[in-house]
Amino acid sequence: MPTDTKERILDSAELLFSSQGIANTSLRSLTEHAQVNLAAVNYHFQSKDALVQAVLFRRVNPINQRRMELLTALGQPSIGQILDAFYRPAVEAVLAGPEGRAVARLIGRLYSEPGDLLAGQVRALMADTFRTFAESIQRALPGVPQATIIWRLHFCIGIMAHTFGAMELIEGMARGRIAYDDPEAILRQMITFASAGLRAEGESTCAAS
Amino acid sequence: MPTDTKERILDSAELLFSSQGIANTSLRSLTEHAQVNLAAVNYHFQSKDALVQAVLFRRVNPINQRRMELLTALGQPSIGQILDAFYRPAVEAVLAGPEGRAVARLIGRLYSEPGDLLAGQVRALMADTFRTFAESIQRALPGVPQATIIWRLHFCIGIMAHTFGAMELIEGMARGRIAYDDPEAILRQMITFASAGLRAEGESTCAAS
DNA sequence: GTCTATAGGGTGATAGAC
DNA sequence: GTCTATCACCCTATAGAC
Repeated sequence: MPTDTKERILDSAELLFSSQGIANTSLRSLTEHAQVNLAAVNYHFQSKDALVQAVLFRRVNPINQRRMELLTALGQPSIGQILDAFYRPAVEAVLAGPEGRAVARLIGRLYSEPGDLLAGQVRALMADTFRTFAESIQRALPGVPQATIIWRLHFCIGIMAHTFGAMELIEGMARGRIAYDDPEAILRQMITFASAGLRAEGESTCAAS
Repeated sequence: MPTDTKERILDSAELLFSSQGIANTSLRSLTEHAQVNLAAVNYHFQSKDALVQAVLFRRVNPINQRRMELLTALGQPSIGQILDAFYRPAVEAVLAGPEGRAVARLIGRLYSEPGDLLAGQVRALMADTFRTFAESIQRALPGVPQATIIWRLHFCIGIMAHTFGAMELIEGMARGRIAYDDPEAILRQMITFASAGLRAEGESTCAAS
């Protein structure tokens, strides 16, 4: 339960933006949901765009910081360890509390949200993390061309973004055969798949690791 | 250059929905772009929601039909062949003509667009294709549990959705080191990565295919 | 810091002439 | 089939009282 106005606005914005989309969420419905006055949004944040940015930063910055901590704590990491450092902070943020689903959708839609304004923000938000992890993977896989590393790291991000952004669709299509109730199991599925993908040989035959 | 009103509306809707988002695109800006009268949208389609559905179906149904054709043409397909049948029709739709980017973003955002209305449509649109490909992969990988197959097929979709939905972001972050100018090369990257991921062993060690 | 009130404009949908 | 005109409503942002 949030206490002050600013936090209540952020929490409601996160929930509504992620479930209905940003453009579909009016400041009126937002302030009604947060039980604050309409003008409070424009007082605490300057505009709706700035509010979007604040919602994003609050969740994604700590995740990226944790990713860096985990990665630098490893000396000469394996591919599996690098992926664990990348995925785990995000999966755990999704775990934490009942607002997890909203955070998941927020992260899941981060990369493909339309609009030039947001695209620039996301790029700035992710650039450092992306570069650091790309370099780490390159060191672990010295034989793989740089362009291939870049494509494959984007594929790893795509796996996560889709797992987080299409939860309802995935659950619905699975008809109970898979579920989101065990985050550690999902993490394991993601790492196993992405790990093999990153280490793939060009002609998709199997070689010694 | 489209000739009749209905097609002009669909083309403009595809372009604007995919570049600005659905909620952010007003029927007024749409009809202005299409050079048709505002009332024409409600005459040819009944509502904005129905227009969204029409835009989706026009592009995705032929792709899914082609996927089925390619898959059934293969007898006992390998994982690489199954993935080619799944990815190629979508990648080639992105290739065809200058509207390719709009189609790509449309497909890329399909799975994570907010709103219950759309989610149900997407599920209905993809259910048959998903089930058929899941069964085909299961036959090619008899030792892998069903739940794992389902997760991994979703990961394969995530790879494609992110590659199509985050083009600007990916190009921007790559700073020229990768590009979208060679669709066959992208297809190869996707298939190589996803193929290794699908065939991964639980403990991410390497086994004979 | 938080409120009310309102400015100024955009929205999807439709009725009815041609 | 295509137009104009319009309805009824929602939107963000801000000025100014408390």
